[in-house]
Parts: sequence; structure tokens; C-alpha cells
Amino acid sequence: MTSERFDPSSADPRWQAAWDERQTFRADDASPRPRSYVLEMFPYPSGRIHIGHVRNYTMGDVLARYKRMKGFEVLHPMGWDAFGMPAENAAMEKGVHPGGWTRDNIANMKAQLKRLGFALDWSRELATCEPEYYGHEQALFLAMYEAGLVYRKESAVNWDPVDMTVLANEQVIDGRGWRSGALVEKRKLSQWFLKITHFAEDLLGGLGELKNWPDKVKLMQENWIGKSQGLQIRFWSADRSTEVEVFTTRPDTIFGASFVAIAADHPIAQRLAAGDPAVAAFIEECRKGGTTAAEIETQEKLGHDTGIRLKHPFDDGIALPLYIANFVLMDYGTGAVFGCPAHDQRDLDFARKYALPVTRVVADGETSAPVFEGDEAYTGPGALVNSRFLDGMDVEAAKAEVIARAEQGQWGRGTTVWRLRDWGVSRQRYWGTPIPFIHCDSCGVVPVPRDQLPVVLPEDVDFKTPGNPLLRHPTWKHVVCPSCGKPAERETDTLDTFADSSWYFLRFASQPADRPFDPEVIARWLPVEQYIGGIEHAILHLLYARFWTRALNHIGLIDVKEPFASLFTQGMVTHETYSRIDPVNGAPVYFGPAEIEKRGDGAVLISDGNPVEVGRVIKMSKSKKNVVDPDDIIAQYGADAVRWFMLSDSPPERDLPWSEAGIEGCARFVQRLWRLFGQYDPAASGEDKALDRKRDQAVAAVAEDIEGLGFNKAVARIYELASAVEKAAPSASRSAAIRALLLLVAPMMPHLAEEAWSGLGDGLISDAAWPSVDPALLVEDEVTIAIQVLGKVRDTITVPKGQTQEANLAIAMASSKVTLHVGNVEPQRIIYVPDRLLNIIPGRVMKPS
RNA sequence: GCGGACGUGGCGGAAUGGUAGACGCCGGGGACUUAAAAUCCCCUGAGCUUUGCUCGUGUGGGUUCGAGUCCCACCGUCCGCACCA
Repeated sequence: MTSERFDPSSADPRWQAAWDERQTFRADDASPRPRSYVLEMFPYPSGRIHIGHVRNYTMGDVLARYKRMKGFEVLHPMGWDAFGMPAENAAMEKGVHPGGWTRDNIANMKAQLKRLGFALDWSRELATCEPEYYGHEQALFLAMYEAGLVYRKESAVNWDPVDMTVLANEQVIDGRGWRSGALVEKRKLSQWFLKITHFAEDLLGGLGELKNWPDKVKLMQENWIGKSQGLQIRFWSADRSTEVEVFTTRPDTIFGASFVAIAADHPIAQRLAAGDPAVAAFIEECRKGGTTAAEIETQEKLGHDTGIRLKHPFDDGIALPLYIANFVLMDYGTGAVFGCPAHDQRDLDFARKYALPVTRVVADGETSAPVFEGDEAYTGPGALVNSRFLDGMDVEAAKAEVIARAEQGQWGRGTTVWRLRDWGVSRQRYWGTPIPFIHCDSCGVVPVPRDQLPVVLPEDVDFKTPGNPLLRHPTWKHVVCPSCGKPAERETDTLDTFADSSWYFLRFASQPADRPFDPEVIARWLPVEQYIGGIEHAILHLLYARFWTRALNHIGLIDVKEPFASLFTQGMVTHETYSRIDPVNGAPVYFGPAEIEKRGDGAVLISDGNPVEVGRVIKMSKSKKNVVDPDDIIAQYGADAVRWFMLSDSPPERDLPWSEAGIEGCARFVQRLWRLFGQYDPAASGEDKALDRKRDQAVAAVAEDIEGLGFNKAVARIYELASAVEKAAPSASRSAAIRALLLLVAPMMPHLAEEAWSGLGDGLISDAAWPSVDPALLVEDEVTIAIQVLGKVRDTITVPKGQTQEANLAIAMASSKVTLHVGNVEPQRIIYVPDRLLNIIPGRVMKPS
């Protein structure tokens, strides 16, 4: 080793080229080795990778490289979630073609990822916007259609009349289109749906088996699926002219019912509105209610008495008023509820406002009086009261009893209601997977025959005129019906891009040209052993991917049901903000890290030397200017320092605050290791037992930390070993420790490791094996024992491991620090934790002072 | 409102109920140097009457020989959901 300093600008590209040339990280489908599929969520090709990608992919990379060293055949692929609106927006704003824009971005980002030295199998790279990918997606969509998992129905969309386009909810701001500013209309369109609800029970139940998923994510999915069991029950008016179907999860409280309420959109409310202007006015009022979180929270419960009276199912003598109420949702359950105010907060608020009776039917342990006092509903457990044949039963038994009687009387049935809706996948957009169907006046909706796939997006489109280019393309949509041969039209909707990301992990594992994947190869790689990505995908992406996997399993295309055995959600990269308040409009003006200089506690703007406010550490965002560009920092510090920073300090699931000082520390450590590796001397002799022990302990601990994704802990262990090696005198042990240290950092700092390895090892370190450990060395032969008196540490002693309690006590009692506190009293009790701690409890004899 | 996570030095954070603060950053002191950078060494939770003692893991209680860790109550921060019957 000749050079004094490690030079990333020359070493990084050299080793990246070497890995490329040798195809070091190419995964072999036929390998006899045990397999490991490590996957990070693939990026949207926005044009630049951001620091969050760097953190995400560095974690996956360390795991992938480590697994390789442990002898696994590792599949670690990368690709592009390449369809979506930003490409269309760019087309409209800059006049570029979405495809060209996307492919340029991919080229840029791929180069950026290469500069980080990730151990990726680029031979499996895919982009969802290419027919080689989405054509197979069309085939899978048709397979689902044949299996009855795809259907069409009318559904409302946000329609922007100026841009002539459908808007996603987040593109509607205060009721207006985000781009045009036009008032958004609700339009009913016939749209495609995937029957995710068919798997609701299974998707929910499957969560229980996902042992290596964060509880938080499982809980979010559980709430999203939203299973509730209860009773669907019919109420009639005395003359049977009105029938209301109600869903409740509390059938036990039926005798506490004091009203029935329906949603403003309920058919009965609509019918009444036609003949009653007061009802119509009230419904209009409900519609006006805000939709933001704050508005809903503060919204008052409003109701309109229809005048209709419904009979209580167990007592014709009880008449319940039928209200239209603003807090009842049409799209959940049946759009109608019965109100039991004593045991439901919303119902209680409503009942107090309209002076309806409030009857207690569940005793709260203090009282069972029929008249319910106060403004807080009781929702806890208890015995039923004031409920005739239910009296004395607990809540669960009463529920079952009411359901049984309802089913017997044929006016209700036990039922399960889900929050989960079927997945509307139609997007009235150009830049997405064309939905492979043809509309024929004679034959209806006809699937495109398999031999005509892929349905390829036309490239000759422009975005100068508003609306979906597929609709106005001169030739694309005109086809002949595959069934009758008459002129027909293509479906012009494209698939939600979540569909693209719902099976990409399968295509990575196996990508034959003539079909989506080879099930036999899928079976070898799947499930993904470790999936890593952002928490923002906790619900939609992960639920849709679980659904597609199940759907394909259901059809018989694959054996696997759960795609991701382990899931890890990493934290964000954050940074301080620097700002000043604009004296004119009072709004903060932000400055980037490059524009300021840190001085002591504060910071000043370089251009004028005056202080700026150092704000909270928050997620990096362009608007706050607290961003760092991966290319800049790689150029400045080298890929290994950047990677090391991504792994250091913060636990990977928590946010990582970026700091200049931190990355500089990492860059210094890279050089420190370089100098240390330069001291490797294969000819050195002599044994250093203590260093051997530290080495193997570090190897074992780092392995354990990496396997548990505790990268910050692994980093700390490596620092410790490096310090110990630096302090040690030359010996064969020291050389062995340097060699081991090099292997330990190889997954984290691969360029430095290759460069150093080329001076002392054979071949590439990327192909080297993880160092083995001597189990005997992991065990200490000396231990330091804490000596406590009454639970307080007074001294420590270092003794041979496994020494008896008596021997240790004798040594402890020889210490003046101990005897001072024990005094002249016989120990009343000794607590001994072998090799760790000795706690002396003195007798209760009071010492003369 | 409901649900969840978190709270430890100046900062990021370690810590199977058993020596709190590993490791890193910042800061201080020193060595080397004409000088600087780089590098190396030492110190670095607070307080005190400093051979040592006391306090200290958001607050207040509890269990225990012993609590950052377990239990109860509260405070704060962040995240998710949102009138889901």
C-alpha cells in the first residue's frame, strides 16, 4: 500500500467498474446455495435520487453484501416505478414526451446509484413503463378477470372541466383543480375495480403470521381493513310504508334505542327530499359540511326529524323517530343506524341536542338506574339492565341472544361489515398501463386476446390540448372487435400505478420473455426475505402487493401467498432549517446549508454575515431548503463515508439528522481505517490473546447486529475494534485483527475494503467469506463484578470467571470502600448474580453514631 | 376524539430487572509543526465540604435487595385514522 490517503474519486469508480465487469452481484437462479432475497422499495424516477433513497438502499446493500459473505445466493435487484403523473406534468410544463422524460431520469438516477457502489444485479433491472413489463401486467389483469376478480361499475370521480381530466383527491384544493383552479365536478364514470374485498378476511388473518413486520404497520392495515361484526336489522313504520335496514355492532343495546338515523344520501332521504323542500334544504346543508379534519372534528351533530315513526323490533308499542343526520355515513354499513345514546357518544350528543330519551341498558358497576345522567356515554362492559329478557346477561351473551332472535324472527341477521372497499384501478390518464379491453357495440366489453398483448401505448401523443391523449389519438383506440370483427374501441383508461408495484418483486425473481414469470423460479426466491422501505407505504402499497400475491395464488399461478417475510420501515433523513422572517410579509425565508456558516450556537448567512434562525430538525424538503444532494456529498467525501454516515448513530427505524460535522467524522474514519489497513503485516509474529478475543467478539456482535438491522450498533462495535487494534503492539494477532476488521467493514464501505483487500487478500473482498469465530474466545476468562451495599455500587472487583460466591464475598469484604458502608454488622442477606454482581444487605442493627 | 410510538449528557444515541451514559459528534487541554491543516494523547452528566460523597434516564407514586427497563397515574412530542354505528 503506497498512498497515504485513500482517494475515493479514483478508487470508487474503479471498483464499481470491476464489479460490473465481473458481474459480481448477478444472482444465479440455479445456484445450489441457500437463497436470500433482499429488496428495497423501487424508486419513482423523478430525475434525482434523494438522501432518503441513499439511506434505504444502503441498509439493504449492507444486508445483501453480508448475506453473500455468509454464503447465500443473494437476489438484490433494482428497477423503476416509472408510470405516473409527474411525467405527464413535465410533458405539459416543458413540452417533453413522458417516455423520454422518464427514460432520461432513469439513466441519471441509475448513474447516481452506481456511484454509491450498491451490490445490485442490474441484469434484472426493469421499468414498469416498458411494454416488456406492463404487457405481462395486462396478462395478469386478464387472468384476474377470468377468475372473477375484476369488474366494472359506475363510480364518481373528480372532474376538472378546464383541463378535461380526472383529479386525484389530493389534487383537489378547496374544491378546485390544483392546476386550472376550476371548480371540480363529481362525475359518474364506468370504471374498473379489483375485488380486494374477496380477500379481506385472509388479508386480515394473514397479518397474524407476519412475525417480522412492525406491529405499527400491521395495526394500520388491520384498521384499514376494518372488520366489524354485528347485526343487520330491519325497522318498519307501523303502516309498513317505510323500511329501514340498519347495521349495528351493539345489538345488545336494542332496548336502549331511542331513534333511528339515516345518511343524507340515503335513498329514503332522497325520496323524501323530492316531496319536501325542508328535507331537501337540510340535505343540502349536510353536503356543505367541510371535509377537512378540523372541520369534521368541530362539526355539530345535526338532524332532521322526518316525522316517520318506526316500530321497535321487540315491542310494537315503542315508536322510534326517524331522523336524517349529518353524522351518518352512506358508504359504511347500510347508511343507517339506530341510536342508543347511553352507550354511544355520538348518539348521546345527538340525543341531548334533540331532547330524546336516554335509557341505560348496561350497568356500569355503580348504577343500573334507567335514567342516564351526564354527557359521557358508557361504552364499557357490564350486565344488561332495563332490557327484559336480556337482563343479567353480559354484553357478549346479549349480542348473541339478540342476533339469534332476529334471525329466528327473520327481521335481521348476524353480519360482518368491512371498511375495506374494492380497489378502483381506472385512471383516465395516458402514462400508465393500458387496460386490455375492447368496447364493442354488439359484444359489449371484450378482453384483448392474449396473442394481441401487449397493448402498447402510442408514442405519438402531445399534451398541448387538455384531456387524455389516448381519447383523441387519431388511430390508437380504433380496432376491430376480437369477437365479432366489427369496428370497436379500445378502453382508454390506464391502470393505477399501484398495480405496477404490486408484482414487480415477482418479475425481479423471474423474467421470461413469453410470460410474467416462471412459477418454479418464483418458488425458489420468494418470499422476499427482507423488504425495506418507507412507512408511507404502510397501507396502500403493502396491502395491494399482499392482495396481488394472494390473487395470483388463488388463480394458481404461484404458490406463495405472503410476498414479504420481513418488513422494515426506515426513518427519514432530517436536517436543521435556517430562516429569517421577511420584514415585509412576515413569512419565513429559508436558506440552504451551503448558504450559511455555523458559528458557535448559531449560524450566519455567508453573503451578509448576519445571523439566521436555526430551526427545528425536520424532514428534508425543497421548500425548506434543508436538503443535501447525494451527488454533492459523494463528490466531496466519497461513497463509503456517505454510506457509513447513513448507518451510524441513529437506529435505522428512527429519523437520522444530517450534519456536516457528522459526515466529516465519517470521512475521517475512512482515512483512519485506511492507515490502519496499511499497517497489515503478514510476517508479524506473536500472540495477543486479549486482541484475539476482542476480534472474535466483534465479529460475532457485528454479525448479530447486521442480521437484526441494528446498523448503528454494528458501527459502534467496529469503532471499538478499530481503537483496540490501533493501540495494540504488532503481532500475528494484530494482523489477524486488521484482516477481520477489513471483512467487517466490507459490506458497509465496499470501495475502501476492496482497495485495501487488493493489498492483502485474494480476489475481490466482495467474494470473500465472513470471518469465522472461535466460540471459546467469545467467553471471557476474567469478569468484573459490581459490589453493592444495599443496592448501591460501592466497588468493583475483577476475578476469574466462575469464581464462587464465598471467594468473591471474601475479596469484597477486604475492600475498605465496601466495609465502610457495611459497618460492623453481619450481612443479613447476600444477593449474588454469578459473574456480574454481589449485593450485600447489612443486618438491621443500628450503628452507634 | 380513537389508536400507536417515543421521552436518557450540549447533540445522535448504548444498556437479557444487575456497574446508566458504550460508540460517535461537539467542546476543552496538550503533543507534533516556523505556522496551519492533517494526525496522535488526555479530559468532558450535574453538584459538593473532592482519599470521597450526593443527585441524576419527562413528572408523581408503586413492586423489588436492586428499576432507564416492570406496574399505576399524569405531562410533553411525534405519527396514523377520523363521526366506521
